[in-house]
Amino acid sequence: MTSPQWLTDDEQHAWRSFLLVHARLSSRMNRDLQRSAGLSLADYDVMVNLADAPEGKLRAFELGDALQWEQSRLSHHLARMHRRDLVRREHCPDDGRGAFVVLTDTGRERLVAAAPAHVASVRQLVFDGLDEGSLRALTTLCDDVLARLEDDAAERDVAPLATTART
Amino acid sequence: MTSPQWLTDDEQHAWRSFLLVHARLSSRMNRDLQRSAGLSLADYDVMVNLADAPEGKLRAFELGDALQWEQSRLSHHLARMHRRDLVRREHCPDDGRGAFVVLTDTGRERLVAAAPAHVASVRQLVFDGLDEGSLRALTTLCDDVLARLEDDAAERDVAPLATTART
DNA sequence: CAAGATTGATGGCTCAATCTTC
DNA sequence: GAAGATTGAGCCATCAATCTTG
Repeated sequence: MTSPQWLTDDEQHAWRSFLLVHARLSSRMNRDLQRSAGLSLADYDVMVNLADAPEGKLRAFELGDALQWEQSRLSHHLARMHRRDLVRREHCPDDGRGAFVVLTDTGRERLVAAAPAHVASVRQLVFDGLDEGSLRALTTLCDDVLARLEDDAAERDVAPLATTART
Repeated sequence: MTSPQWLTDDEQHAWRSFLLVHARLSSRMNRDLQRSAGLSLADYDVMVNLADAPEGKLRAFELGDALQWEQSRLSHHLARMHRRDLVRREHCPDDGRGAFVVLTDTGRERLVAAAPAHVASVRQLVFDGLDEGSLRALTTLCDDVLARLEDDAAERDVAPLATTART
């Protein structure tokens, strides 16, 4: 190995499997969705969030929060989806800065057509082979790592200030 | 919900957490590596594989197999890394079609400089908070899904032939 | 023809800069 | 000045087409 204190063999195996399973799953689902419905996974996620919204529309920043996307990424993506007539922008009367994002009729049709096969595929590849315990283990594990990421990010933001405060 | 037979709440939670933890981890590590060493995760993986190879060089297709990358992706990426003087292409005497990929001295230095912080970060964020059982559970789970992906892909390749053979 | 590899086009992501409205 | 959002540049991934050698 190249690095000083690398991972144990078991840890390395786990890490590689984790990265590989994500790469494989997302590339497989992207390809399937693309072929069957002409949508990317990202398109699909945007549309599901809009379809689930009360009026079928959301403020851009709400959509961004739900997807956990940066503003810029969302804006670029919506521009591309707009060109394909999947979503529409609507003026927001309450806030001159803001904009609503709305699913077009075409968009809704495409989503409805795409959903069953996609859900079936997630079911079959991931969850059908998972017992109750594994499901809980996976959730706990992911949420723990997410919590550690949050803590770490928070620490970075506060540390410089705290240091100056202490000196 | 939009779709006919969606996932249970627990499954949905697990699925979202899984996707989110990957997105967060890889974006975090990409940013850290980029800032501290001017490397992407992809660069890093390429270089680790080369550094671990017997002579510090690999045939392009061997590298592609190790990384599980498409030919085209690898070729584009190596072209970009070549421009930054991280890798070099070497003629292969045995096979006129083929090419060796070699880590440059610069490349090796950059890798050695980047590795400790990166490994520490994976350790701290992922594995330090993981007990033996969770580690095994994660590995098993990922490998199971990977096996299902393989089976499914194999089935698709064979099915059309089998169908024609049966008719 | 198959295997190894490259190329060009297109869509997608990130970063920094910008614009408008609060 | 901060929040909501957009833009342009540059890097990355995928697909289809291509080229060369076995």
